[in-house]
Amino acid sequence: MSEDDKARPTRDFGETRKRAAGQQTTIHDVARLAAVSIGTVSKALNRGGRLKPETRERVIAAAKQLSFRPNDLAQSLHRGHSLTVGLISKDNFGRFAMPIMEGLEECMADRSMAVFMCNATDDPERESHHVRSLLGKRVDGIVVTARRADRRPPLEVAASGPPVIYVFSQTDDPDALCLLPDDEGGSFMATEHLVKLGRRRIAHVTGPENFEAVQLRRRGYRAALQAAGLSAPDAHCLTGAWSEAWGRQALASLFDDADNAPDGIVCGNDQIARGIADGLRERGVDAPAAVSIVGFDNWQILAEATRPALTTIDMNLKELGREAGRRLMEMIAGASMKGVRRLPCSLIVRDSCGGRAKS
Amino acid sequence: MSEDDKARPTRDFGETRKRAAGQQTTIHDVARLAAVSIGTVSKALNRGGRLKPETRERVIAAAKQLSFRPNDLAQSLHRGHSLTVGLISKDNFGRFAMPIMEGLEECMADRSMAVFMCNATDDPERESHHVRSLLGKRVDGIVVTARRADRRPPLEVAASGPPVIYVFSQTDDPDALCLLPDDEGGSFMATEHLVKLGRRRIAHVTGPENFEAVQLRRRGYRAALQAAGLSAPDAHCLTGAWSEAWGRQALASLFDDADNAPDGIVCGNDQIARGIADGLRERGVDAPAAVSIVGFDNWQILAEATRPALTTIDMNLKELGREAGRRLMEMIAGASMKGVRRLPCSLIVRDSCGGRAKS
DNA sequence: GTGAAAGCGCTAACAA
DNA sequence: TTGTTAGCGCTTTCAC
Repeated sequence: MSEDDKARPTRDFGETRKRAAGQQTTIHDVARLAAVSIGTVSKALNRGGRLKPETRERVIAAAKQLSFRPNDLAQSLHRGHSLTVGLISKDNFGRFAMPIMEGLEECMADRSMAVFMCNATDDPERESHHVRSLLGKRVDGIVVTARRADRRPPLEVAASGPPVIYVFSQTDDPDALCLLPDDEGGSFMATEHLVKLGRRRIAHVTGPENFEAVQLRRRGYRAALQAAGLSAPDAHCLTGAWSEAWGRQALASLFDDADNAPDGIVCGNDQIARGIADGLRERGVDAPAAVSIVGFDNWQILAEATRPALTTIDMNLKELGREAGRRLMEMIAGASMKGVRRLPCSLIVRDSCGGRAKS
Repeated sequence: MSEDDKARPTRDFGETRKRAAGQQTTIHDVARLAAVSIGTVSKALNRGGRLKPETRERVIAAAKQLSFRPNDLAQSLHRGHSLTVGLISKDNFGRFAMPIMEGLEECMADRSMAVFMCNATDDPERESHHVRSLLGKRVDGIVVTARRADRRPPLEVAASGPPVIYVFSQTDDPDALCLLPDDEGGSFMATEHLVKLGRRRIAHVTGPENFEAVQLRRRGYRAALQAAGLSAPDAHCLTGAWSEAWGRQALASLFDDADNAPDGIVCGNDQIARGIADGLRERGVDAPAAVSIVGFDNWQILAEATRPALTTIDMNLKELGREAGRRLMEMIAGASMKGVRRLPCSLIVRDSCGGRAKS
C-alpha cells in the first residue's frame, strides 16, 4: 500500500482532514457519499435555496448514514457569532444562583444557545480570567450573577465586546442592565397579607443591616404598615443574622414584654421564620392562631418542613433567569437596554398565617 | 468616499474581515501594527519557536494595544480540540449537583477548559438535544450528573465520540466510568462513631427503599454493627421519606416501646436527623446525653441549625466533581477507564453525638 | 439546479 | 529569523 500512497499525488484531502480533526465526519464525507459538491450539501442541510428534491433527499440520507453533525466551530467562525453565552457567578453557585441558572439555561436551550458556566468565587483574578476566556470563545453575551444582590464593580468588558446583563447582582455602571427581584414589593405583599388577616401588631425580624435586601424589605414592610394606618415601635423591627438561631433569639426579645407582643411577624427570610415558628411552639404560643408568620425566599424544603408550613414570599428566581435570557437575546440582536429592573415576587400561602386573607 | 471604495481593488481584506466578524481584532490587525507577518505574530504569542526577542516584544505590545484575544474558535478548528467539556444533568440542578458542578468547574478552569452547562430535567428528548448540541460544539468530553445516584440509560454518544464520565449517577454500560460517593463506607463510619462512643442500641432511620443509596447505607450500618458484635431488631431499622416529618414519626415509633428505645440513631440524611433531634427535644429526651444522632449529607445550613448541631457524614461532593474533572482530562488525553469508583466520605463531628469518640 | 472558489481567524510546515 | 501558504470545516456568492 505504501507504494500506492506514495504514487498518489497529495490530493486526497479527505483523509488528511479526518486525521487532524479527530475522526469526525465532515461535510466532505457527506458530499462524497451523496456524490454532490459540498456547496450542495450545505444548501440541502440548512434551510436552503432551490434544490432538486431528489438531491436533497439523497444528501440528507447520506448525512444520516454518516451521522453527520456539522461543526459549530467552523460555522461560527464564518457567521461571526458562536451561539453561546457565558454565565459568571461572582461567588459560589449558591442556593439563589441555582434557580437563576436553571431559568437561564432553559431559556437559552430553547433558542439553541449553549451556556458556559463560570464560577469566580469572590476572586477578582479568577473572574477576569473567566472573562478573558469567554471573550476568546467569542460568546455572544454574558450574564453575571451572585449569591447576594448587592453592588459589585462592573465586568471588564469593552463597549465593543458582547452585551452583559447583571442578574441578582448589580453594578454602578449606569449603562448596565440589572435584573433584580422586587424585594420591597415582596415585603409589602407579605405585610399586607397579615394586615388583611386582621393582624395589627406586626413585627419585622430580618437579616444583617449591610444587605441591601434588608433595607428594601424593611421599607416594604413599613410602607405596608403605613398604607394600613398602622405603626410599629422600634423594638418590633429587629436586625440580626440570616439564621434560625437569630429568629429564636429575636422572638424571645419580642415576647419579653408580653403585653406588647406582636400578633404577626414578617421575617427577612425563611430560616428566621423557621426559628420563630420553633420558638413560638416552645413557648406554647399557638401559630398561626395567636401569631401569624410570613417568611421570605420560599425555600421549599424548609418552608414545608416548618410547623406550621410557612407562608412566604417567592422571588421567582427561575423566572428572573428566564427573563435575563430573553433580554440578553434582545441585546445580542442589537437592542440596547440599561438601568435596574425589578421583577415582582409572589406570595405563597401555606399554613403559618391562618385563615385565608379576605381578598 | 464611495469613489475611493469603488476605486480600490478588493484587496483590503482587513476591513472586509472585521465587518463580518463583528469588529473583533484579528491577528491581521496585530501583524499590521507590529509590521510583521501573521505567522510571526502566531509564533510570538504562543509559546513559539525561535524569534528575535525584540520582534516578540513588538508583537506583544501591539497585541496588548489592540487588546487582542485570539479567536478560540479558529484555533480549535485547526487544532481539532475545543478546550470545552459539557456537563449534563439528567434532572434539575439540585442541592447535590451544585457542589459537584463547583468542583468540576474549578478543576476545568484550572486547566483552561470551559464547561457547558446543560439541564435535561428528566426529559430524554431534552437530553438528546443537549447531547447533539455538545457534539456539534465539538466538546472534548462530557460529564453526566444527576440529583440522585441511581442507574440511568447510557448517554447516546458513539464510541468514536468524546469520552463520557458519570458522576453521582451511574449506568449499566459496563464500559462506562462512574464516580460515586461511598455510601456504604460513609454509613459504616457513622455507625462506628456511635459504637466508639459506647452506644449499644443503635437504630437506623432512612429514606425510601427504592433508592440505591438507602440500601447501601443500610448495609454499611449493618456491617458496622456486626463488626462491633452488636445487632438490632428489625423495628430499629426504619424506612420512609427523606423528610423531617418522617424523622419525627420514626422517632415516635422507636420510643413507643420505651424499654427498647435506642441510645443512638444513624439517619439516612440530615433532614431525618433534624426531625429526630426536634422530636427528642419535644419528648424531653436529652440529645446527645441520652441519645446520639448522626446525620448524612452534611447539609451545612441545616446541620448547624439543628439543636444539637448535627454530627454527620459528608459525601465530599465537591471533591467528587474535581476528581471527575481530573479523570475526564486523562480520558481526553487518551486513557481509557471504566467501572464504578467510589470515593470516601468524611465524618463531620459537631454536637449531636456527645463526647469525642475514643481513638 | 449544481459546482467552484473565496474566505472566516488561526496554526504549522516550509521557504526564503 | 521571518514570510508565505495550505489548510481546519463550513457558508455563500457567482459561474455554469
